[in-house]
Parts: sequence; structure tokens; C-alpha cells
Amino acid sequence: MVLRKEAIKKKTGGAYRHGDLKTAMKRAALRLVQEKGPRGFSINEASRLAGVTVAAPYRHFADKESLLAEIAVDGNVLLLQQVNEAVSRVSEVKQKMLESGMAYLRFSANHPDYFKVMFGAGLDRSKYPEAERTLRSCFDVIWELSHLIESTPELAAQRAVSGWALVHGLATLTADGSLATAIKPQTHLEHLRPLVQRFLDQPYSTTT
Amino acid sequence: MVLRKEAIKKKTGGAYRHGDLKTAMKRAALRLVQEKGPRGFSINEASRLAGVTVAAPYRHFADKESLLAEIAVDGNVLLLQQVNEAVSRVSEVKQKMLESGMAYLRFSANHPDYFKVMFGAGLDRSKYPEAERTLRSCFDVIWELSHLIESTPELAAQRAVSGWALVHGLATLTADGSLATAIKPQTHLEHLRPLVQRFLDQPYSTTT
DNA sequence: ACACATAAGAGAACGATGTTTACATTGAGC
DNA sequence: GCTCAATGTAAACATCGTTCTCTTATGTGT
Repeated sequence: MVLRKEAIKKKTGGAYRHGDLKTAMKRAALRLVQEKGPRGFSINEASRLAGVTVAAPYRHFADKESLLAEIAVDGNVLLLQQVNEAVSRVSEVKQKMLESGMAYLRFSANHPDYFKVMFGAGLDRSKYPEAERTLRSCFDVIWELSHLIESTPELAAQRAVSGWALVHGLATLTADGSLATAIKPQTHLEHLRPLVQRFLDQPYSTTT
Repeated sequence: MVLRKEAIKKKTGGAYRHGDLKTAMKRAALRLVQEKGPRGFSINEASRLAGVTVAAPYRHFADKESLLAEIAVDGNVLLLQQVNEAVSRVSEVKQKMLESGMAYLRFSANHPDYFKVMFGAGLDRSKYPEAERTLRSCFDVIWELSHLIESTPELAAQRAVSGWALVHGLATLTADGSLATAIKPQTHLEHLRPLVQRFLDQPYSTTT
């Protein structure tokens, strides 16, 4: 059913068909969001960049927000890959937890364009099950690691939620420059490692 | 220089002058952002709500983004007030730290409209010094408390940054529903208190 | 080789939006 | 009562999101 099209540009000169407008639009959108922020992206300008009429993208996306949503999905999948890869590089459980967090931070630093679309574009994820699902699958990695570390489900949930929150907070605050004034010299994200490390070293044993 | 205008509605019937269009526009914008998300707010609809022509708001705001920026400043000030108040209610330093975090979470829960504009509208704070300054002053509260708790500036900075990140992450993730699947039953933010509490209980002594 | 169904763009049109400009109305102070 | 600044209206413009209808490659079966 789904027609998988290779992005091979046939050398037909000008080319009436674009070849792969879908990814071209995504790339243009990412670029615009990166350059001018989430509210600086328009379908018109993106299609201009792709060298195509404004109506053409509507063959590939239902509307503007769906375009953003598909990009968000791509970002989520990419994030999941990188987190999984980082986790699989170490064997000890707490190490896995640490590396998952660092992978998250690395992602937000290396792909600020995706990150902005995923979390800074005011996207209503509840309207896009695929976006919800892929993001959730990222969280599940942390969730399951927490359950291997902690003895009770309550403690595991708490560790997962607060770990995710800490890392996500660090990522968003650095992404939008809120932390720029506080940790000026450290642009290198490895400086954030002790923060995550220390968080992991919490006793996390008693009380409810 | 600045004309401080009281929002007193003269009973002049229909009223050519609005009375206080500035705050009326802010309120309308907050309502729209709350109802339909950051991208669901338009100057046109907001001025319609305020019962005024689309051009009228431009007497009070340079452009759409400036309007958002002013609302963000209001939100920052409100946040600072509530954090300060919460801090002053307890005497012990670590308690102050805890209460500042809880005040932050309370703010995000009680004023989701302001919070969305402040952090979820893709606002470029670097273009609005006042927004940057007021947000920074909120962070300074945590910053100074950290320096009272920790012995070295490095540890203090780390505690401040990670504390701010943890709380901000919890706030944003719950605000946009990302955590809804993980902590379903707990809508009451007091459930988040142990997370912050536990974070505070970290030894935070050795290593760099 | 050919006709044809179809995917994918073109082009024009619509209403809504952000913003500017020129003009009108109001109230306050002299 | 006149003037002036503040604040509104009305109309205009470019841009945007979106939807039509029409056109053109493309590849498939015969």
C-alpha cells in the first residue's frame, strides 16, 4: 500500500516531480525553526525553499501542524535510537541510567532543531498518537531502568520521573538560553555530567 | 514619563475609549493561549474579545511578540512574588530551598496560562531584556539559597542549576501532559514534594 | 508500443492574519 | 473654548494557511 519512494533525483533536467518533497519540506521546516524560532516557520517559505508551489506540500501533509508533528515523530525516533545505543554501551544498570541521561542531553545539544520542534513549538501531542507513542517509548527506557534499580514500584516511579525531569529541565533550559547566564563558560555538555551523576548517587531508600 | 492609568471604567455608556485596553488585551491573550495553545492566539481574535478594532492594540504594543513578552514579564514577576513569599514563610535554609521549588510547581499548576506564555510560546527572550531580567531574578533566589547551603561556589552553582532544572522539568512536563501517562492518579502537586525533598537530601559533598 | 490510471505539481482563489497609514474622537489643561 | 496628546476607527497591503481545478509525468498491463 505505502509507496516507498527513493529520493533518487532522476536527471530529467528541471524535473517536474521533485523526487522527495516530503523530506525536503521537513528539512526546510527544521532549518526555518532553527533559524527563526518555532513561530518563524511558514509553509509558504518552506515550499519556496524546496522550489515548489505552496499547494504542493498538501499532497504529503494534511496541514501545517501535521508537518510539525511528523518532524517531532522523527525526532523522537532519533532520540530513542541514541538513548538505546548509549545504554547498550555500558553494562551496569546505574551506568545505563547515567548514559541515557547524557544521551538525552547530547541529543538536545546536537539536534537543537529537532528538539525545538519536539518541545518548543507548542505542538499538541494529544492530537497525534504517533508523536505521543514515540515519545512515550523514550520515557519507557528510563522507566524500566528505574525498576531494575529500585526495590519498590513507587520508588522506581519517583526515580524515573525525577530523573527524566532533571534531564529534560537541563536540556530545555540550556536550549532556550535560560541557563546561559548561570553557567556561562560551560557550553560543553560534559559539564552537566556531575549533575546527573550526583542525582543518581542519591540513597533513595527510605520514606514514601 | 510613564502614564499610569487606572482601569476605572467611566460610565460613559458605550465608551469610545476602552479604559484599559492594555490589560484587556493581555487577559484576552492569556485566555486564548490557555484555551487553544500558544499558536491559537491571534491579535485579531483578542481585539475582538476586547471589543475593539484590530489596529487599536498597536497603540499599546509594538507587535504580537511584544504582547507575549509583556505577559511573560508579568508572569515572571508574579512567580517571583510567590517564590519570595514561600521562602519567607520558613526559617531554615534547606526548608527555604524546598519551599521555593514547591512554589514554582504551584505556580505552574495554578497559572498554566502564564506558564505557557513564559515557557511554551517559543518566545525569544533574548530580544526582550525585561523578560530576561525578571526571569533571572527568580533564578537568583535559588542561586543565593544554594550558596548559603553549599561550602564552595562550584557546589552551590551545581545545586542551583540542577534544582532549578528538576523543578522546571517537572513543571513543563506536567504542563504539556508528557508525564500524564507516568503519574496518572497524582494530579495534586503535593505528590511531587518527596521528589524535591529527596533531591535536597543529597549529600552533595565530595568530588568535582 | 500504447492507452490509461494515478501520483504529484501548478496556478488561481478564498478568508484570516499581522501590520501600517490616514483620519476621527475624546479628555485634560491652559 | 482651543489645542494637544492619547487612543480609537477605517481602509489598505502583504503574507499566510488552505482548497479548488487543471496539468503533467510516470509506470503498469496488455
